[in-house]
Amino acid sequence: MLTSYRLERAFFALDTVSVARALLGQRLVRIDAGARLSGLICETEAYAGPDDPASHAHRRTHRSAIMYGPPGFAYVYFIYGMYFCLNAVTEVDGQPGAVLLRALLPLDGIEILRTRRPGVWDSRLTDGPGKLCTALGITRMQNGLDLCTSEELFLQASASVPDEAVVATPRIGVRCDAGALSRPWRFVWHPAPPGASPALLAARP
DNA sequence: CTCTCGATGCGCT
DNA sequence: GCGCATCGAGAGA
Repeated sequence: MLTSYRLERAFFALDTVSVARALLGQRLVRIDAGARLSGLICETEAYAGPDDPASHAHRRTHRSAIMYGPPGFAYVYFIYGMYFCLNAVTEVDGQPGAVLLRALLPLDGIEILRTRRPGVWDSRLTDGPGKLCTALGITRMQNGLDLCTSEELFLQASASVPDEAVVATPRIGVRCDAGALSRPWRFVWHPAPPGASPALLAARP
């Protein structure tokens, strides 16, 4: 495919909010036990540095240290006792930031995704940050992988997403950001499939 | 559809 | 010991 080149480090070396927007429509690829699982990124959130109270990089700790390192690396953390969340580290080395990948539109390996998320509709296989990690088999094993060189987790350039199809909102689930309204750093791609109902479009992808 | 709430482990102070 | 960048079940409307 002409546009399926891997995203290079320069893509991630920009300011975090720009990267979060630019990641919409790109393809996340997970090679898991030889199987290719992938999907188009349709929801992201930007988490900045020390000035962002909701960011793990608000403080530099052992866990958040990777956000201070070079861009293009995977930051996977464990949350609420049972879920993982996948981020891509942004900004130049020394400047902290990361983008949380919140939802995908499944492309490859949907049969395997169904076995990982039994009993849910296809449209719900990867429609949340914990869910997409479960479906793609992403755990702390993938923490620290270099997305620019890894053969098991990486990103490929894919769809071009026009601004008219993007909605920016405050971030979800963030309880410690008093200035949340001034940080509309969640980006949702609303692709409009032919014949989609208004109710479907109103729901989270 | 919406809202509430419990499960669950660990990073951090 | 507290609180969390979540999810799914269950209740109510």
